[in-house]
Amino acid sequence: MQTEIPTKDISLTFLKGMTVLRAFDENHSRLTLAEISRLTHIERAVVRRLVLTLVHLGYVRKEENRYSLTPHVLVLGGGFLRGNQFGRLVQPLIEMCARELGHSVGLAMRDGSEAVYVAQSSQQNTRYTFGFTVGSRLPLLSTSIGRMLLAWGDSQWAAEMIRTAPLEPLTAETLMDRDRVAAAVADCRTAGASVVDGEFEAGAIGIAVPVGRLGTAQAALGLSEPKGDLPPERREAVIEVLHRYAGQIAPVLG
Amino acid sequence: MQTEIPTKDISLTFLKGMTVLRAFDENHSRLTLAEISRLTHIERAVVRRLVLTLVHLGYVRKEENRYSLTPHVLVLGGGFLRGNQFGRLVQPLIEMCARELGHSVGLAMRDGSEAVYVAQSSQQNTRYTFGFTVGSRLPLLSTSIGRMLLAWGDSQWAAEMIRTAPLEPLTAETLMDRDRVAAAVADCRTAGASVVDGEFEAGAIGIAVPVGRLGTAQAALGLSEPKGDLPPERREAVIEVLHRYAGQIAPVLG
DNA sequence: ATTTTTCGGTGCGATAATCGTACTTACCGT
DNA sequence: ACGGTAAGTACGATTATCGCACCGAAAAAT
Repeated sequence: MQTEIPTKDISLTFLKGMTVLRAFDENHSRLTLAEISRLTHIERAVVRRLVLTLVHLGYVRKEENRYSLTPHVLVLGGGFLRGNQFGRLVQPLIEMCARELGHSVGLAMRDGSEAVYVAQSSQQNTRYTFGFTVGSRLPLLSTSIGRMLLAWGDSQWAAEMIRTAPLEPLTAETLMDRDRVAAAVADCRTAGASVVDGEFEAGAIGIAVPVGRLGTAQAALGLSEPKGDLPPERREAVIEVLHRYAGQIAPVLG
Repeated sequence: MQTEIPTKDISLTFLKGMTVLRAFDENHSRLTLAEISRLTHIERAVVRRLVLTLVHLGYVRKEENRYSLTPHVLVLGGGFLRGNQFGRLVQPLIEMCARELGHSVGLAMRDGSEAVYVAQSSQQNTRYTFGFTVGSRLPLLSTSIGRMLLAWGDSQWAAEMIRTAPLEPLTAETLMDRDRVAAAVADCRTAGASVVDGEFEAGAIGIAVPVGRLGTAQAALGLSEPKGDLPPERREAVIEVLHRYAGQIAPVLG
């Protein structure tokens, strides 16, 4: 806690509380107080108070001596989703798009140095599922949606992200040279679409298009399927459909 | 703030911070500091610090002098969804169920004195959409899903909820007598399914079935459609399909 | 144009909430 | 029985937090 954050404008206790809440993720869904303390580097006695506060508010449940999130945490995201008319306006468009394509499609927005899924629609004939949900995070540099966000978003931010965003060798094919990533992003910008082959998940192809105007786009619409389901000759048609729906989604997001 | 909460086990600052975060909902998506202060009954100077903390963490964005949620809040719910294998196991089942029925279906769990949507799948031929999203909340007493949760959940909790949960005249047909609600819940228990006609949204019928074992169920699977799309003779078939999928979802939720 | 209201930001002293340490109890597996 | 780990408790020190009051700016009303 020796990082100098001005206590004037920031509430340290609240900061720690949110850190505790974030300690619960896919790999850590059932935690003891001591585990949370280790994960967050916050004093155990303090963690206890913060967790009990979360229990009091209904965000966390205690079972035995482990704690886990309750569905109540979804309410927090619900404020965002309904405030932006996702349920009423965006979701139906995504559904129609998925139906027309016969593939699962997802809508993601930039979130710091990553992208986050904000809406998603599955199709039953999807061969295998990646397990993405609303709230899933994607790397900006190694996914089609991420690169599209970079290509169509604020260019200064994009340059910054290409320089600093997390970059891990997720597969053997992941582009690990940031200059080459920059080139790929530039290609996306000229093409108006992004195709990424096996860099995020081996054997999977991602296709994404921008949602919004060049230079200010905050979202991207895309899909991800096993290579065999997206042969090269199909991709143009897929992109065309995605573009059409992206055009309808853009005005809703403002 | 004169409600006596033991400061021993509860962090008041964190409590207030979460209250501020919750101030953003569908009706209040863009708020000024003063508005938040009024909504939460928290000192404006304090609200400012808490909101700035949220901005610092990326959950809230400032534009002009209004604040609004960012997609980052979805990450909080993502921890719950992926921790419980929703993306991989539950969502596909819901999709298949929706596909088989030709109706939008949703899965909800109990959350205090309400129910909260945890998964949802639309179908394009849905006549009109209710605008529900993951994180949407439903009253326990006036919806089919809510009553099913009461009927199949812990009976002591159910009795308590029937006595105290919010009860508002959402439509002209909403049952406003808690005793009659109790009777309706009892009917749901004997029937193993819940059908609610126009009590939540005028002209809409809700059908729900339990997910889990009698007495301990935490979730319910259901759908809601305009009356014309669910004529009485169809309902038995719908319930049968819902039951079948509920049986598959139950073991996943543990 | 002038007044009134509303809002955001700042400073500071008082207070009470928060923190951290240490001790105790309990549980588990060896 | 014994180490290891975890939860709960107590309490004194400190410091983060609170609340108020003030200021300037902007907006709304007159």
